[in-house]
Amino acid sequence: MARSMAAKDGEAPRTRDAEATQKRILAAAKREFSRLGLGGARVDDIAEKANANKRMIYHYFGSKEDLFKKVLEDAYQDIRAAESKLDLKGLPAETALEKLVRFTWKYYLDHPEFLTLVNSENLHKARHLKSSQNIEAINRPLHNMVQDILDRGVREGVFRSGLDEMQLNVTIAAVSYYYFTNRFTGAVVYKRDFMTEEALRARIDFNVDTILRLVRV
Amino acid sequence: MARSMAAKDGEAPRTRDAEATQKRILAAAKREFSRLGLGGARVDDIAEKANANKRMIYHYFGSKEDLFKKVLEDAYQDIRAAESKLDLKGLPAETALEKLVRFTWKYYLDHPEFLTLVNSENLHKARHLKSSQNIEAINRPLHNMVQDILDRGVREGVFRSGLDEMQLNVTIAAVSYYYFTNRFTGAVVYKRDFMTEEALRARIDFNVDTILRLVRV
DNA sequence: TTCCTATGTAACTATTTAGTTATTTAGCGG
DNA sequence: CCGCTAAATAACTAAATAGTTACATAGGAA
Repeated sequence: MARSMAAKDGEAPRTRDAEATQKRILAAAKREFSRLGLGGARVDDIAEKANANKRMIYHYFGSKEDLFKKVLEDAYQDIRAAESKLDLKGLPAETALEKLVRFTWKYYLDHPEFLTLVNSENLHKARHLKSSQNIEAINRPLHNMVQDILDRGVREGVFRSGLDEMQLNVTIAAVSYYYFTNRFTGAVVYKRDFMTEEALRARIDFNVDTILRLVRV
Repeated sequence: MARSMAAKDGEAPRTRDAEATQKRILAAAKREFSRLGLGGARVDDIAEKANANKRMIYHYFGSKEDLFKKVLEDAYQDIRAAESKLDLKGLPAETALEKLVRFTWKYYLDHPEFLTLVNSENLHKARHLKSSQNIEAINRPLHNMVQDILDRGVREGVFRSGLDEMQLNVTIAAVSYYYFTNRFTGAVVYKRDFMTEEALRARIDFNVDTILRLVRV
C-alpha cells in the first residue's frame, strides 16, 4: 500500500512558512535567470534549487514570466536602495561624482546577476519592466541625485554647464557595465584576464578619470 | 498511393546549390540567434526561415552550438573587415580617433545583431569564441590600429602618453554599445525614446566628446 | 477538539525540441 | 546517357519543458 504521507522517508514534514518559501524561490530564480537568461532558465531547476515545489512557483508567482518580472523589479529596487544610502548631499561635486562612479563599479562587481538580468530584459525589449507599476518611482531618486551633483558642480565652478543628466548617467553605467558583461569575449579579444585585482583596480581608476574629464570645465 | 517526389505539390524541385543553402542558413541563424539568444533560438525556426531543411543544418554545421559559433565568428570577421576599410593611417590622431568612434557607433547602429550575439556569447562565458581558431588573427588589426593612433597622438603632442590601448578600446565600445543594448530598459528608466534621430545625434556627439577629452593632454 | 484553508508534494499532460533515419533525386563525371 | 554522390525532404524519436491536477496535511480559528 502506498504511503499516505507526502514527505520523503526519514524526513520530517516541512514546517510551513509561506514567506520563507517565496524568498527561497526568488533567490533561486535570480540565480537561474541571471545565469541562463529568461529563455535558458528552467522552472523545474528553480523549484529544485529553491528546495521547493514547482506548484509553489505557480501558486505564488503565476508564471515563469511573472517570476522573472518580480526578480527584475527586486533587482532594480536593490540597486536604487543601495544608491540612496550613499548620501552625497554634503560633499563637493567632484567628490560626490567620484563616489557615485566607484559605487556603481562596486555594485556591479558585487552583484553580477544585476547585469545579466538587465541584459536578458533588454533582449526581450524590456517588456516586463514596461508593464511594471513601481519602476518609475524606484528610479526617480537616481535622476535627482545626479542632477543635483551636476548643478552643484556648475555652481562650484568645476563642472561645465548644459550637461545632460541622462547622458552622464548612461556613460557612468556604460564604462563599468560593459567591462563586466563583456569580460569573457574581452578576455579572448585582448588576451588578458579582466578580473585580476590589478586589472580591476586599473579599470576603476580609468573610469573615474574618464567621467571626471568628461564633466570638468 | 503516396507521391514519390519529396517536393510539395505544384512546386518545382529546388535546384541544388550547397553554397547558397549554407548562406541562407547562416543568415537565418544570425537573425534568430540575435533576436532570441542561443538558448531562445529554435533550430526548426532557423531551418524554416532559411527556406531550408533542418537536416541541412546538421549536415553543414554539425550542431546548434557549432552553428552559433560560425555565426559569431562571421560577425567578428565582418566588423573587423569594416574597420580595416577605414584607412586612418594618414590622418591626424584626433581626426583618426573621432572617425573610429563614429565608425563604431554607426556599425552598432546598422548591425544591432552584432551586439546581441556578443551579449549571448558573454552569457555563455565566451566558450564558443574560446575554442575558435581564427579569432586571434581576426582581432589583431584592431589593436594595431588603435595603438597607432595613440602613438601618433603622443608624437603630435595632442594625446597624453601612457594610455592603455585596451582601456581606450573598451571605453570606445562601451559608450556606444551600452546605449544601444540597454535602450529598452533605458527608455523605461529615463522615459524617452533612445532611437529618435535627435537622440542618436546627441549621443554620438556626446561620445566623441567623451573619448577626445579622455585622451587629450 | 474540530474544521478549514493555506501550504505543500507528486504524478501527469500536451507540446516542444535537438538531433536522426529513411528516402528521394538533381546534376555531374565518365 | 548511365550511375553515383551530394543535396534535399519529411517523418520520426527520445528527452525536456511549462503548466495542471489530484491529493495530503500543518496549524490556526472557532
